[in-house]
Amino acid sequence: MEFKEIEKKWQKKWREMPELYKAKDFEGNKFYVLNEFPYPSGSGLHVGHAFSYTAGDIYARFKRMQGLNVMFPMGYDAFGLPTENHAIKTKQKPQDVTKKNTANYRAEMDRLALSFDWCREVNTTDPDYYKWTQWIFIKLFEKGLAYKQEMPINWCPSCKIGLANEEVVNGKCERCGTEVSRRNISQWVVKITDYADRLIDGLKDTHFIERVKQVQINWIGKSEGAKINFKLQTSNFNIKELEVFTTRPDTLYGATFMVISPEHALVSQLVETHDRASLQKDIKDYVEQARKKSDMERTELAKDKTGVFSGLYAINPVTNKEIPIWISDFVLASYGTGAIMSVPAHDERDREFAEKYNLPIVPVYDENNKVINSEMWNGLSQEEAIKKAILYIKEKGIGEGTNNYHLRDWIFSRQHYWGEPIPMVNCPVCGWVPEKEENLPIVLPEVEAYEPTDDGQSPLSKIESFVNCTCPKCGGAAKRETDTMPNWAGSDWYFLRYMDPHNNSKLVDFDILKYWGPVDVYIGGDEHNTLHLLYSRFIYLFLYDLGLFPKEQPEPYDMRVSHGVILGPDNQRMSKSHGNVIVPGEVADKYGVDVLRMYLMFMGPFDGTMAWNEKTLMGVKRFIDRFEKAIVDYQLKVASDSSDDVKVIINKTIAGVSKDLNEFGYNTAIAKMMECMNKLQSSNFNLQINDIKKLIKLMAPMAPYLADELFEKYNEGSIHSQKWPEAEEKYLTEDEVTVMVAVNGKVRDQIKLQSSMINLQKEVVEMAKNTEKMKDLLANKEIIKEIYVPGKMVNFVIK
RNA sequence: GCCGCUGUGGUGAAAUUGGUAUACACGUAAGUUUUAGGAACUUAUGGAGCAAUCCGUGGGGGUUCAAGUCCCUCCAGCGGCACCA
Repeated sequence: MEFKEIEKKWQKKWREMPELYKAKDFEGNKFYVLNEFPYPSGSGLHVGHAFSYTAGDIYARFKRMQGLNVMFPMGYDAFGLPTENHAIKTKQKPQDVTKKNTANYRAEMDRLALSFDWCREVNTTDPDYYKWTQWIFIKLFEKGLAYKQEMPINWCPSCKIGLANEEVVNGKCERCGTEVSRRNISQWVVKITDYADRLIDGLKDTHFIERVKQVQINWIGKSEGAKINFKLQTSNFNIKELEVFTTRPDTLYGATFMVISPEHALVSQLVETHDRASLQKDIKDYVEQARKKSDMERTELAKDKTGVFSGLYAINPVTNKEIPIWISDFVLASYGTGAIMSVPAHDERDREFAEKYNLPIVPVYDENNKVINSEMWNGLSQEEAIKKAILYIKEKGIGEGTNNYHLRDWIFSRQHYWGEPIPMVNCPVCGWVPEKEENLPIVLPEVEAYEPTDDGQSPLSKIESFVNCTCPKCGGAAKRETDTMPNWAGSDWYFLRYMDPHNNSKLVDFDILKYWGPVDVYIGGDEHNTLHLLYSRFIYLFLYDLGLFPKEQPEPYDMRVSHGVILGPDNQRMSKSHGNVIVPGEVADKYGVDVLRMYLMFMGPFDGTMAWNEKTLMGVKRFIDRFEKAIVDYQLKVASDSSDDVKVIINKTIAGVSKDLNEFGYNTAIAKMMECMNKLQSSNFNLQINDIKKLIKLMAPMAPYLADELFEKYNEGSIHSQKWPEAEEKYLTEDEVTVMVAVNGKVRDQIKLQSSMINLQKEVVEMAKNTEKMKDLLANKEIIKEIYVPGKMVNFVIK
């Protein structure tokens, strides 16, 4: 049969077996395989999806055949800008666009024979789903982890819309390329920084690959140090002292000036009240300039430091000297306190600044790294001095040891239509009040126009019936929040909902989570190792702290695996503009799904970057054709008995393939199948029924259509519910082993011996010494040493 | 600059605890068959040499009977972060 008929036939049959891929709560040993769910775009599945999902599918099928109760679910992360824009452009409802796209995705995924349990499908745009996304937000608010704040956001003046950081590429709007500016908008912010330490420490409880752990740790960017207060020398301002963060409190004696960022609160007070007119103008100009600079310019101009003297002084708390306060944009308002103590002797940036503006430089370490010029700490090492310094500032009440993080709080508001409404109500009497739980979900109203508004407000703000509501607390007239949530909100916790997708009273049942959690393997792309994975872990930790989850499950994902990237045939990233896009559906049309799947897995190591190569694909196709023909031949002339040689080949293959599949070594697993078939075919063996079945089973996870087609003959039901073959230990070692014989580490000869002999060192060495070749080589030579590695090698060290 | 990763044939890549380097596949060459089509099959294929043999895992050094694998150092490439105090 043609592959197309085979595919059609089995798709139909599988559909008629609803139990085949079903994950059943509480039945046996569970295994949870998770692939990142897709954003259902209009262009359908791309090769990256096919690659990553096939990998997950093989793993799920493999574990299922090994007798585990596998959950392998799929859903859609469907809120977001692309759908909204497409809907606006084509004058459709985003709801309808989503429906169309998800239906298309589903059909394509079925064709790829992905063994998802569709009973557990979730969709982030489904009100029954986002009810719980909103519920999580309310919990965050109740615990003080969500607050509203005026914050500068990225504003695209052309699209007239606020952009998320990830929507800004090189300072420009991702969609239209217009330079992004800053705008202050009142926004919901989530305090992820409260969990910074937990997000680092929790990694210890996981088996993420090291690279992923590192990326997360770097992203959080923890620095240990101290906060220190410097008193201002004047008392003309509300602000009486400057607080700084430093990782080097031990260099306090070398702090000869201070620098504050142009956005610092002290600067605005200065501009208003400064008594020296000329200085005031300089400051105003400088602050104005800094504001105009985009983030990009600020970093591009990083090489050349600029600044202006504030006219103010602070007191160094240990030297009691007056030190000048400068204003410069090399100090970031968003990190630490927006103010630093400058130690030009021991910080490159401070030195650069000091040299440019002729500020004093006082070293506090000598060439042996011992403290100098620091009275009470002189002679100490850096480590000791830091300890002493922290104790000292605490004792004197001028500061304390503390940590700082790169991680910032999470801006949670989007001024778009196509997202989860934030379930908050602004009451003139009560302030911000969360919607009552029984009123959830706050459903996104279907409206005529989705276009963003001129003033940067969500289109929802124009819908009076949505905006006007009553306060859940006092019952008075109030206004609903019209911002929606970011994409991440729905994808933070979807893996929990798969476990219990139809629960109306809870996000997820405790006992069900206890059974299914944590996710055993999470397969995803490197691009999600920071934001998505971090946000998701944060939300899990937060819900865990609410006592909703079992104590023994402090982390949501046990293992994280990064899939690789597939480049176009030209070794470039696939993109429409390069014209190098490979569409998986077209490949499947041409060669069949099994060929596509196996080729994707054979291309290279699972996490590698690989270029599409049609020739290699042909090689895989050849193999699959050869495999099919071979099995059909074997089935026609079944052997009643088979040699140990055959048993050894097959059992070694079983052991090797099982091990490789378990470690995502798909490329080598396939190579082992090829090697096995090469060996069997070159010797013209006939196989027994059981061995034929085993071979088909080994192929089943990778080539599900062909495998079921070949297995149909036996009338035992689908191969995908069969038991994975076990390697028989006695066939894993051959009767005869080859031992290499080397002289001075160079292999010169080999001997064959019965495997029962491998531990008889004396005899083996004697044998090795007395082969024709070795006799020659060792004649008249003095053997200094004889080394025998059982079953592998004999090495003679001679003079 | 900092952190992480990777350097193996013409190409994609394999190599338990250090123990036959280049499995598997592509490409190439010769042959078989003659197929209307992306062909199929067989054999060969790291380099040098007639050969014995020698040389070969980015460069240099080291540990070891033995190094692709461990240590030091340098070089190149990839990814992430980046004026983070």
